Amino acid sequence: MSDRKRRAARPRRRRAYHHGDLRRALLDAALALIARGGVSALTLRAVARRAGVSHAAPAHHFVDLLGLLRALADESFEALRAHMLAAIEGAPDAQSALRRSGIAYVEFAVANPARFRAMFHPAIGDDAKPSTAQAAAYEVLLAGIRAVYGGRALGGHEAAELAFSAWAPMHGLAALAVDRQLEGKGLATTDPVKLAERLTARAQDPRRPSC
Amino acid sequence: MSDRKRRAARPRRRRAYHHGDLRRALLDAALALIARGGVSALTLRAVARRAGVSHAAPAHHFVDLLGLLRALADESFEALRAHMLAAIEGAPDAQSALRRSGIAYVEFAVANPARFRAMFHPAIGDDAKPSTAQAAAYEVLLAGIRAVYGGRALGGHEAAELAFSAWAPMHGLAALAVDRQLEGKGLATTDPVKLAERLTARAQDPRRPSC
DNA sequence: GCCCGTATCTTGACGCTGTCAAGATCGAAC
DNA sequence: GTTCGATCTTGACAGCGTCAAGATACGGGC
Repeated sequence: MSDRKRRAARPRRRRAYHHGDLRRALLDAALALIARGGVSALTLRAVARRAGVSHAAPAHHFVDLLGLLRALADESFEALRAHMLAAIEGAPDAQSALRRSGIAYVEFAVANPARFRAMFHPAIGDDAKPSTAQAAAYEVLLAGIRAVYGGRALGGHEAAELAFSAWAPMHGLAALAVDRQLEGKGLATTDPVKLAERLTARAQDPRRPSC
Repeated sequence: MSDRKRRAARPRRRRAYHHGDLRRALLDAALALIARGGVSALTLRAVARRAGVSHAAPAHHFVDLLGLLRALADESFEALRAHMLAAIEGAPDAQSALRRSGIAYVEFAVANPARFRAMFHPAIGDDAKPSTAQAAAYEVLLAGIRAVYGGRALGGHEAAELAFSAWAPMHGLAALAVDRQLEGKGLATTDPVKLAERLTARAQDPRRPSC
């Protein structure tokens, strides 16, 4: 782990007893596995098979199946953060930047349903403290909120509550979409991104209906 | 299944080769198991042990582990529907009835996190069509929406979209709460029900801030 | 140049799981 | 009273996570 760079620099020799960057290879294998079969297809032994190593090798890098899941969630939170930041780029104002980040949130979930599920997997939530990657992603949202309300001074609690009032609808839409709850409900479109756009549009619209 | 009534009427004999109402006993065992250890603790063998039958007995009632999960989800959707209907009872008007049903939704999720997770488990969502219990619960929401907009004629698509714009925030809040995402985020209160009340209050309030 | 400690990976074993096939037992219908 | 279907048990199999022990490779110290 500390010597990853050293190892990676060395030319890849196949059939090596020492892999070179097995941790990375295992993570890639895990991503491929959950993309194909969902989180329930994530198996230490399957990951090992796919990476071409013995069944106990992954334990040396992730300790546990939970450890692997954690690493996967971490990486996904970083990817989500990057996707949201990219979406914000070039927004005309703070309000639409916040809106774009919300839509990007749903986009990410729909494009990577298994990763999204891994990120909010019960076993992950049971961890004592959220990972730094997770906190960093939340910070993007908080910054967006503060930018919108830039004029007024926001108490910390107030900012957090506003953040959740923006997060909850997008997370709900993403979760419902990922769990296939949009289908067969009489919607004109079941495209979650379109729905996210309309949901956030209504929030921006000064003459919104009511709910 | 078709003869449950007949069986249940017969006095409970212990030590019977035929259990009497094993399906019910297995469901209760399953509920106890997920309440204690989450959905991941749900095991056909553990359920059988808890009900005092052989390890293969559950398969005769639920076919699969997935079948057991489906039955659990179904029962939970019915329980959710009942809880929402009870919350609506005696509401002064349609708008506050809708609001109460949303708060009840979050209440149910927080009170029964494992059941909530079972209801939206990936394997359940992959089913071709939603169960009737699930559809019935959704119908409560739809009826609430139609009552609020009772004056205007609502297109089917329109009603569904309004339903989702009410469902998404509540589902998001419930999911975030159940997955322990409210903690450590700087909120004044991490009580999901209180947050639901404030979120829905803002929606009702004519002079809402913005987002 | 060699050796040794440590990180890395393999092998083998254990108990747990879901699932299947085959057999035993019960209830009821005939 | 017999037979038949529903219900439950027993036994087996492969796959799983995890642990302990051993094999291998790499780099630093000499």
